[in-house]
Amino acid sequence: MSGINKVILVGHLGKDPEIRHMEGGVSKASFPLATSEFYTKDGQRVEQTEWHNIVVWRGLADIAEKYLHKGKLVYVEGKLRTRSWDDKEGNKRYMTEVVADNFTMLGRRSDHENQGGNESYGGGNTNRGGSGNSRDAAGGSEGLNVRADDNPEDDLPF
Amino acid sequence: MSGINKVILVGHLGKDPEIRHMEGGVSKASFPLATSEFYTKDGQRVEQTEWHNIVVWRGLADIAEKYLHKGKLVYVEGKLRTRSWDDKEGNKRYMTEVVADNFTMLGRRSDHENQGGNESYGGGNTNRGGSGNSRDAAGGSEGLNVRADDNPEDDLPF
Amino acid sequence: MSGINKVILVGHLGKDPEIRHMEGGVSKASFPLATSEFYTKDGQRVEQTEWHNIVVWRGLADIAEKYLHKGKLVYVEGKLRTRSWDDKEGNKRYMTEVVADNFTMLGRRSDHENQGGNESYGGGNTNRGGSGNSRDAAGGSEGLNVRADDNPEDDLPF
Amino acid sequence: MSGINKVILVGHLGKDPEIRHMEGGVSKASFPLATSEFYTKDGQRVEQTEWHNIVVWRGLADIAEKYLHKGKLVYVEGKLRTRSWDDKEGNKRYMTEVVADNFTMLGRRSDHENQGGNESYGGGNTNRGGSGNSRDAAGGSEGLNVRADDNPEDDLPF
DNA sequence: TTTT
DNA sequence: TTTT
Repeated sequence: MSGINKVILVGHLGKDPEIRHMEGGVSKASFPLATSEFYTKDGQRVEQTEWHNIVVWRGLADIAEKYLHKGKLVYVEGKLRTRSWDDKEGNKRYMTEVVADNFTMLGRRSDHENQGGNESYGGGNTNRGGSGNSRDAAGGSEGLNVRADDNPEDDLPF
Repeated sequence: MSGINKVILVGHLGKDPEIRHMEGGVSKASFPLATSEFYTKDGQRVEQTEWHNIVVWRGLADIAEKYLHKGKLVYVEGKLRTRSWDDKEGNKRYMTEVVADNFTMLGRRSDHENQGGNESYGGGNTNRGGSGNSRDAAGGSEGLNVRADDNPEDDLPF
Repeated sequence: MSGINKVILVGHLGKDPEIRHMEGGVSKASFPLATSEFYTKDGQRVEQTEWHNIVVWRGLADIAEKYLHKGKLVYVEGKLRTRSWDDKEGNKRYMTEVVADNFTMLGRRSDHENQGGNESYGGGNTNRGGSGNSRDAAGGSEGLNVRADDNPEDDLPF
Repeated sequence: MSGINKVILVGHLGKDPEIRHMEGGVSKASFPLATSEFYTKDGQRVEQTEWHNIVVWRGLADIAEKYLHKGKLVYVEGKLRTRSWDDKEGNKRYMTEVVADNFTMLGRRSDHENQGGNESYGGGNTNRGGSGNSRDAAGGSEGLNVRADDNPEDDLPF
């Protein structure tokens, strides 16, 4: 039976996304994301940071490369994927990633606006969400929300 | 700034989905979904049921009509949408719905298999999720998982 | 069978929380929260804002009153609850709320620090989350994360 | 700033939970959970299963040991936690787990009822959720929903 | 190692 | 109006 495998994170990028162009022209971006919590132990405030490996494919990868930068606050939604391989000592190694299918920039507009210049984000998106005037995913000059399933043609909101 | 508006439900359908074909050929399905919790009060087990109005658009609506039936257990993911209007007494009225963009049937296969007959679900889905062999959303004879953004052509997994 | 009824929102408060002290000494805070999305229609960027009624009970209500203010960006996790009543015209009226059991302030520290002065948040929280040094929920001078289930005594992190 | 680190899974246990009693009397249960998706490739239905390491602490661990068994369908909510260590070859090794703070049994009652006998689950839970008659988490003879934050005394719903 |  |  089908199951559910969903991850929701809000955190800051530890580095700029690193992009790779795979065979077949598929793009893959990856970056570390930190989620911190604070608790109090013996009267001291303690921060505990968890690091996540985020992976983004295809059109989303290109958007990630362009708009997500080190230090930015971002909401990420995706699924867990654990890869395994045998290392040269013959040990089974595991690496768990969050394959993002949706992300949204949070924080001040000035934190994530298009440094390069123009602001004409938002392209020829077609309406898919409802009765003629709603939409599921959108990109704008403040708040950038993009999804893995979006069709490259009408998706790249820029 | 963009925000996040996400609802995750697991519950049973109170009725079969009701489908309407809107102007423009858009389909809309709607059904009530019950989520129950149990707690103990004064030594008695008490059930508290919450009812949700679920709305599904377009291709997903057709899938909902075909596969979701009264009593079935389903995972629903969507967003809150509150509509308002003035009633004939001039009062502002509100109605909150969950606009689903993804659902998955849970429970036994016998609970949700295609009563009508053939099992040849799973169509010409193209790969969109990754490096050539993963996929985000899938439909199959057990476990039906569908999404609002899917392209009707490669989406209807049947 | 038990179900799941979960709401996840990230948005801005439309007003300061309004607090009420119920019979029995229970506190209840409520406030409107806006989640916006942007989409492009006919070449124009359009914002669509959804308003949610957030309700917070008990110790969390007091924290909400103290730290959440109009305009602040907040992550809210909770459940849907629809109340109904008959209005004076005899119509059935419905009102859907999000009963929060967890919230976290997002955004700049300067956006939500204790204006009054001291920073001695984080009180006698006991460790509940793990092997002796982790915690599920925490409050701090940046990033305030609180939960409904927390015991008032060790919960009010201030 | 505080972040969000949330995982939501629905899947089947691959094994019975394994329980360990740590120093200090803290219990820890762990088990593998499978989440499957189906997609169609070259006309063939393909199943892709992801395995997750679930960890449960304290009172929840004892409940998990008692009620969660191999093959059962369960909803799990928790957070990601990656542990690292150096192996004997001096390589950095990583292991990512989902630390559950909430789970709910799904599926038929017959799938998860108390095989041993009595049904007197539901204990002296106190009301914590609201205005005097609601509750956030509950356990019952059908539908078992438990949370990490619950006080052991009123939590063990059995 | 689950489930269908 | 569901489910157990």
